[in-house]
Amino acid sequence: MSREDRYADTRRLSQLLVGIAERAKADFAAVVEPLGLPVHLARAVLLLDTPAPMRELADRLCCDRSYITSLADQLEERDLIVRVPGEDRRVKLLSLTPDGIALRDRIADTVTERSMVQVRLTGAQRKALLPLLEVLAGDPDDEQPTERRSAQC
Amino acid sequence: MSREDRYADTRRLSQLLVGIAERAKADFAAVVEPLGLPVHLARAVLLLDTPAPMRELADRLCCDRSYITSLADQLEERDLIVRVPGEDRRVKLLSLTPDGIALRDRIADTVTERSMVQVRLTGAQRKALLPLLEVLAGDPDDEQPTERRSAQC
DNA sequence: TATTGTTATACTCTATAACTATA
DNA sequence: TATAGTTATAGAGTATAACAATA
Repeated sequence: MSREDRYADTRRLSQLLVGIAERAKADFAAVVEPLGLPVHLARAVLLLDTPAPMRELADRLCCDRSYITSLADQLEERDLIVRVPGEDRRVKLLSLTPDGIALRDRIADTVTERSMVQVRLTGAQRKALLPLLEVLAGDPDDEQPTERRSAQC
Repeated sequence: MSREDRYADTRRLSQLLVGIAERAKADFAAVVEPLGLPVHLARAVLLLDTPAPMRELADRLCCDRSYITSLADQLEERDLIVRVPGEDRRVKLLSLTPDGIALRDRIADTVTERSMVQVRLTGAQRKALLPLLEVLAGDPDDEQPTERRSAQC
């Protein structure tokens, strides 16, 4: 197989991958919007499986601490979280309220139910896909050490 | 297999998919940034394989016509495109200059060479992945007719 | 001194609305 | 009347810098 042919395959696969991910993002937004929740708030809610310091959320969402402050304000206004003081008194933990937990569960269930992975693929196909995606995602611990990428941002 | 187990599989696959796509986007940005080209300009350049009306570019990039005007201005400033009048005198075609063509080829080659699909997967793995992604992406023409989604925006 | 969260502010990307010229 | 592109303007999302409290 020529270099050009391999390249064409790679391009096709890359396009599919990006298209699928964009579609997944749009589907997520479509689930979450009728609940009156902007996408970035919904993502934060899903991450708060367990109460987490704001700093940690910033790391996981790959954004600035100051932005987390504004997310937290918005989530608090909607009574989805409360700020609870951490042991280290500089730290505040974001903790889901009962309303927040209910909403998180609802979002997680709905997103999963409607996921293309769930809807379009058979069990066998899911099973075949998993190892391929794992190779593609790469073992996060065996990257070529490019000195950047200490955190995934 | 229980519903919960299927859900767990689906979530894992979805996370991998999204993670891979985000990584691909970051890699694209990393290729393009040293060339002094913002990501959205680079995407436009790649789409201009053949001269295209601004309206068509708006459709393909899923954005407003006014935004294309500003992209075109920036590309013209960098001597990567020219606006050429269309047959219908309302229309302007965006056409790559020789510099633009050279840059487009360079971007396309570099992105492909460094693509995770190219680097991490064997030929056999790429071959196995293709049909799965095609199912997942879905035949664009056999969606459940949700009346929206006439164009993919 | 370094770190957590906050505030005020500014920037980037993108859309909306009103406009011109053509059809 | 409807469409292509343009202009001016506004909004959403996010970052930067300076700051207070705590370590």
